Amino acid sequence: MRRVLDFIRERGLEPGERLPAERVLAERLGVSRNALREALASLTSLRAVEARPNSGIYVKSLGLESSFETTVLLSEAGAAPTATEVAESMEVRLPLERQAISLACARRTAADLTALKRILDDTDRIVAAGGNIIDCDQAFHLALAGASHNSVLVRVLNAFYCLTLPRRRTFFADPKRGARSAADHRKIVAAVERRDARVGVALTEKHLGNARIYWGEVLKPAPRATLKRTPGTGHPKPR
Amino acid sequence: MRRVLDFIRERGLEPGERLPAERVLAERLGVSRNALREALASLTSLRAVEARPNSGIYVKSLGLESSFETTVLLSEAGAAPTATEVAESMEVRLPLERQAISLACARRTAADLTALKRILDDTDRIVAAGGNIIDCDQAFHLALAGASHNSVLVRVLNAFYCLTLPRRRTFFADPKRGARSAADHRKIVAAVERRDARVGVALTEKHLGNARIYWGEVLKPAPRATLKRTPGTGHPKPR
DNA sequence: GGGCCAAATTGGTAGTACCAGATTCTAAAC
DNA sequence: GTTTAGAATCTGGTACTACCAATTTGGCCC
Repeated sequence: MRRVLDFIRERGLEPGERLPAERVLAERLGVSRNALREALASLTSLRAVEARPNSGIYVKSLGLESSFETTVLLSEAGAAPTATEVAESMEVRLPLERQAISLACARRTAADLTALKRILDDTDRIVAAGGNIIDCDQAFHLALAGASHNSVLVRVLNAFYCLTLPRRRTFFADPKRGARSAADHRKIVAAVERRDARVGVALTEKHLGNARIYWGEVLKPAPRATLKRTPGTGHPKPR
Repeated sequence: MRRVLDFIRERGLEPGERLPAERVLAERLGVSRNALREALASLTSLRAVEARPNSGIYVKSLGLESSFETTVLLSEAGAAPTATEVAESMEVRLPLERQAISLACARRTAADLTALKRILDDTDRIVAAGGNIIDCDQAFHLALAGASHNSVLVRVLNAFYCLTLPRRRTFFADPKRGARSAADHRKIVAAVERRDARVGVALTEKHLGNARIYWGEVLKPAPRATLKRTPGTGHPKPR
């Protein structure tokens, strides 16, 4: 899966171009055709490539058409997101998190609240024991988004969470960070309990600001990448 | 791919449950193990299932953990999105589109503008000829989002666009609708040219409002589905 | 009852064969 | 020489078999 994307990148294949026939590509990558087809099935479902029977497999614009999940998968495979990707993700997450916390304040049920509080308690227990709170952190974000009672929002936000999950794991290896995060979470839950969207949004923005600072330290700043405008994709293409 | 999801639904498999061994499931679905594994590869990349070697394949929470792209794929496979999914998508799209148009007004280059205008001209040509502007419509949305110069934003918004693509195609079968849409697009481009984010956001909101009305007519209203809270997913689970 | 080894089961991989549709090349017919 | 019919080839899509490595399961022996 990743090897195919690397192949596309190395070859500098542009959107619309055809990649070698399955049999050829499989041999070149040193894998069986089965394994290659599984990778291509994944890439197809992510709109990274498009298979046309009796013709070939064509790459799509990774920066425009492919799913954001492509980046998430690469991240899980160990490919650290670039500074550009992090900065861009922040710009997308911010309005989404604002929407999520607002809806959560408006729609949260008693059950949502007890679930969130139980996670907070579990977190405290782990913090006290000096453990890694990553699992609690994940559960918290899922439950908080879930309080918005919008499953689409939950799933989109979860994608962003998964993007940074590998980093979070090492981040929370330091119990001190876990304690600070747990404190933030408590404040947010309190705002949701009071249905105070104003404070909730403010806390969320501050939380994202911290993440931005962290990433700024981890990554060397890179110039904003201009979207490569590839002819043939930004335009109607009868085929 | 879809058949596997149907199997999960029919069997009422809950998150965390194991589904039959590949060899068994393949036979039960009447497909080869290869085809099944390709479907599972797609579902894995969408976080709908999780394969644990020497153990089995486990379903994840479709409503919480799985990627939004799962719904997009089902839509492309002919499964119309439910009224709930449409309503929820709107709540997510709204802040994203606002962000996109704002960024586009701030960052659009001369090249962005000429590309957008060229698409507008192509659209007019097709409208005059009484054709279906769907391809131009798609190109427009991609180019407009692209003017934000945030590829993550482009890709996330594109997912929402793909979700409704099958419906748009039939929607634009009526040239009159194409003409109205083209007029809206011209206004939006004008706002982007003037870098007028206020008007741009207002036009976008109105545009989304129209879409909401359309979907309201197409779909019978359904009660908001409460997120099914499945034990074991909203909580840390050591494994 | 405890410990140990063999058999069965699991997902992961490889290799082969065939199909159906499309293209391309060839050679025969005019 | 041009045209045309047909064969060879190439494409993705599907199926089937076989094997690997790790885990689980089962029963046997002590």
